[in-house]
Amino acid sequence: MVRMGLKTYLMLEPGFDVIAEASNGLEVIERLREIAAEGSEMPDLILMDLMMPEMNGTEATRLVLSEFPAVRVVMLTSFLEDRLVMEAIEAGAVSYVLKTVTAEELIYALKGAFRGMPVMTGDVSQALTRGIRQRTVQSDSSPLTEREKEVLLLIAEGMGNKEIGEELHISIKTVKTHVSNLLMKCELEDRTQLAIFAHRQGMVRL
Amino acid sequence: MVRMGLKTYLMLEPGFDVIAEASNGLEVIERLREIAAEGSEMPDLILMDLMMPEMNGTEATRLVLSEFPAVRVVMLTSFLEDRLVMEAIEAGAVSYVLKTVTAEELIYALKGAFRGMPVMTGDVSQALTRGIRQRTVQSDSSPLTEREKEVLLLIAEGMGNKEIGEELHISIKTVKTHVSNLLMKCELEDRTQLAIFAHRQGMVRL
DNA sequence: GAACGCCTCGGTCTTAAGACCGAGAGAAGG
DNA sequence: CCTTCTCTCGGTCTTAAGACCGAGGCGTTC
Repeated sequence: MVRMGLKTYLMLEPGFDVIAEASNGLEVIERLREIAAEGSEMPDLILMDLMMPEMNGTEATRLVLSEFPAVRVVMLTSFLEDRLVMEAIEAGAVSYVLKTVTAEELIYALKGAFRGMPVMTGDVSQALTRGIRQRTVQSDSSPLTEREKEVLLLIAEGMGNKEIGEELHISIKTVKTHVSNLLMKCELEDRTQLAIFAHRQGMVRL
Repeated sequence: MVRMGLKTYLMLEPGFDVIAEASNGLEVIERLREIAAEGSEMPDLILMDLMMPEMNGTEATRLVLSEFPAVRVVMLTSFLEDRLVMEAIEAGAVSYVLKTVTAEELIYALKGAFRGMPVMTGDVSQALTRGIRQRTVQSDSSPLTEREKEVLLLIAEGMGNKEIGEELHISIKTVKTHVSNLLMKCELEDRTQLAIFAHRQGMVRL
């Protein structure tokens, strides 16, 4: 729905032309290869939605840029999660734009992206700086291991140490060790803050 | 941006006509009064965004329906929070549609809404049933008091009982009492689950 | 005045949480 | 072979959390 509306709107905007569209990340790659194969003009910009079936926008961006480094990818999405913003930029997106922007702001951001200039609203830049800050504190004390992520997820579900131990088939002592390591690595004080942390990061969905 | 695109798209759809638009809840009321004053034909449907400056979609819906009961309001938004869905339906919205729907699904939902038939995708109906379930368990044990909501918010920020007591200028004992009451009313087991609960409900933003 | 709900606070008690200590097994890499 | 990392587990200890008991002040309502 958003894509259809966006397309019809952009077509009316002078200087813009919509030459292709896709409903998920895999289709994006396919379209680009088709266009490249038939020798047509490649798109200057790709407006990428973050949440897509099959392949999400971040993975798609990474793939697209590895194969077609010349295109500019603008991430367009509804969600403002620190981790998501981080990953999108890391994957190579020029800008990260929320769907709540006005038409004028979008046009401005697209024109900026065409020149390779990131244009970010205040919300996004805040999320980005928060993400970077958390990233650096994480890299200070090494990233989380797989097991620790599992434990963190279960904490974020509201489970106690005993339940987590039963769920993962390990003793309570081991769970406590993981929790202590998580608290140290994330620089937090208790499991409640860990649960909040996980939710803010967008690690938990429903 | 979304509104512009949506407008241009719906104008092209046979059977649909966009007769007005507004950028926030207050403007919606103004437009409707203008239309009513000049004796023009009233809109059949209102596509309402949930997150708007000045006045949000839920309040606007309540106001619109109290003044113009004949119109059908369709809530169109990016956020899927149990509480938000609940409140929107409670305010009188016929349908609650996510912006991730396809153009076809939107048209289908709008045609349904025109006849007063709610059309909901699986995600939304799940959120709604969860919201209703939580609402009923809350009404069983009375709703939360203002003070309890304050404490819950601080718990959801990751604070300990001692910090909360200092923040609210009350003793730790009192905080514990509130926490115990919160756990009983929400039917949860510890403060971590309370924090998760608050976040899922959409009580905490950033 | 009596009843009720809300906020406040106290004591006691049990238990989960977390810190700090050490340590063995196994896999990966120099 | 040795080191390093990860996962595992044990003991001890301190403290925060939460349950359960009671209770006084305060405002509203009947």
